[in-house]
Amino acid sequence: MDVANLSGVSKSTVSNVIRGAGRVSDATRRRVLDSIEALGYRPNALARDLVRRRANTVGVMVGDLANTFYAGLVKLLEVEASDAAYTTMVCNTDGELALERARVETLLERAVVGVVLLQFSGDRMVLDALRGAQVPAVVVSCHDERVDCVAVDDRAGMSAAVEHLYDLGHRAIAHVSGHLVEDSTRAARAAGYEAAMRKHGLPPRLLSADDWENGDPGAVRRLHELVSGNAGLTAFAAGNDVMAVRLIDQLEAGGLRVPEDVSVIGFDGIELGAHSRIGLTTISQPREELTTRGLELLLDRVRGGSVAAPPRCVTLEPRLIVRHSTAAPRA
Amino acid sequence: MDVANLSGVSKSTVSNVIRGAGRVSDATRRRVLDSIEALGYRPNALARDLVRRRANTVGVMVGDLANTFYAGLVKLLEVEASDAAYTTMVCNTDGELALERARVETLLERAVVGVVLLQFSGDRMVLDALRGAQVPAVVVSCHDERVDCVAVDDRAGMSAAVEHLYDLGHRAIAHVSGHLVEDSTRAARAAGYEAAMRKHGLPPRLLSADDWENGDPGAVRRLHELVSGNAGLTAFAAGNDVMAVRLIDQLEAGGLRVPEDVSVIGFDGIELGAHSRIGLTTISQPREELTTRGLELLLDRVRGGSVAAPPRCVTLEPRLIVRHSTAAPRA
DNA sequence: GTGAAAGCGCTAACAG
DNA sequence: CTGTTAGCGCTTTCAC
Repeated sequence: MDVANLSGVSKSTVSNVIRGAGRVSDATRRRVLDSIEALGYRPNALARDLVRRRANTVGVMVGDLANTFYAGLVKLLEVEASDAAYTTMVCNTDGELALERARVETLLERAVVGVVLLQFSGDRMVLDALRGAQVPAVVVSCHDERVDCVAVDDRAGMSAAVEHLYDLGHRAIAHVSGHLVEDSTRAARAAGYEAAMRKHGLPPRLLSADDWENGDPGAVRRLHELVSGNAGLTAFAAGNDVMAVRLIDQLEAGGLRVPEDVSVIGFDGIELGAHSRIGLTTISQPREELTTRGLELLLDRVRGGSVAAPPRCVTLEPRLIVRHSTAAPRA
Repeated sequence: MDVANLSGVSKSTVSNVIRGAGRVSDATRRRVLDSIEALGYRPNALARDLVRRRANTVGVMVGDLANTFYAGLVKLLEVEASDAAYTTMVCNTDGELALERARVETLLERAVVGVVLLQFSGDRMVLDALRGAQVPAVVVSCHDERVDCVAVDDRAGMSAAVEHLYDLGHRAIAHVSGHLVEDSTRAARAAGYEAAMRKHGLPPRLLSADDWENGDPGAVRRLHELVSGNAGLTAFAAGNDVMAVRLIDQLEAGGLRVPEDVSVIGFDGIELGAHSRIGLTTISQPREELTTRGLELLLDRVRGGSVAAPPRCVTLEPRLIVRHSTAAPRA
């Protein structure tokens, strides 16, 4: 350590002033600080982390960073983690299990202190790997009883969406979901939809968006058929905002107008939904609260070393935002 | 190393099989691999990186991860870097110089092999720090002669935007920019706008979007005034798509219709622009080519160790995508 | 208040 | 083909 020589002290003293640990006389500290400045010395985080046996980095696993809802969460996480003196390592899984496993492995090799799972597949091996390495994890924005998690009450949220539609006078309401929504979340939202439909004695109709997401040319026609044909659908409760927005696209491509001919409601509350041209009615999630509480749970375990304590679960309430993609059905 | 004991070989042999280096007999390799499997051994990347004196991680600096254009770039970078066996460390700078400097410092302490700068401020200190640490950098999506960079020809792109408007019959065309566009890019696009206007002998009009971005209640009125008042603007060439989309919002909030009353063209080619409700005419950037070429330049230096070689610059051509936010001005 | 010594878990020559 | 030997740059007791 060159700084040590220049300031005429030992490595340990330099280390002490850098870490603000131990007692160092003001005079010595000054000298060391000056040497650091003069030499443009930059501590080596790799060496520090090796001896500490952990990098102060938190891993963030996200299914699709291109989904603006998740990009927003990642950004918040990066900022908040950084405020807590942690760096962030973002991994995109593209919703593929193999990638998810590989990325977790990478994070573990790098000795992250903890990992935040956005859009977690629920895979057991991933959880076991984490637990085996004593690395705490928190699932944010979807539920999992095996780990700490903070999420919105998806079930209640989707029920509220249906109630909103019902109150408007809709009876033939379909639920649209697909691979864009992570499994457990999809199930919870579907359950919320079905419960609300059942409550009103209405038959549930579940649709998958995957065909038109893939650009299937017949999709537009089939969608139109669903509305104008025997099914006579008058409203769609989509699994998330991205799907809702694309659904509107497809519907209008088929000559249907939203909300005049058919209503659409989303879930998440992405910014774009607020655009006047879109005006998406939606069930909004409190993003900042999700990330703040999530990081809180994680860092709590990191600092407390209580990796083994039973999982805690924070459930937040989503909020209905009425805009102009929903209206009373035509007479 | 426990794996060494179990398989009855030395640490180095284990290291050799893991790295696939040196010659190891098949029998030995088998045994080692089995032990690794049995013990659930996971190599410690921190230790490896320490002795190699570099983490095989590339740093990515981004101004605003919530901007879908950049989120898309980051995702592509993460995937491509990962394919090349590098992990990614994403840093959000919020466009603040102090944060940018601090984040680069962090990346340097972690001994990243290189850094990709999206939305680079152009700050000299940042560049010096990088150069001083012998860490190569590449600027992606904006220009900087001091570093490797790959970007679209912003000047030509914006000129093309103006030409498109001109061909449609517009003469009173304003350029709208603001803090959402990073400095050097903003300058290049503004220059392209001015050049095209001058070419046709038209007076340039530069507007800042910052007032209505901040939710200034008077902005809508002022905007309306610009169109219906003496200025008589009939078209806006926005600095990027996000601004264009918000501009449409503001315009319509003031009772103006796009494109009937006024035309708007964007820049970037974000996905949302393709939505039928938005239909934004824009100058599109080839995202995948930006990231692929950018990473190529970076890894080239990383592998070649040619940190000092003169900067290379790749300029890509943007492409006009005509949708329905532009039309001929009213008679 | 400060220093000496012993590693963290791995790689990279260099011997054998 | 495999083992031995030095560290990488830092933290952390434990003496002084």
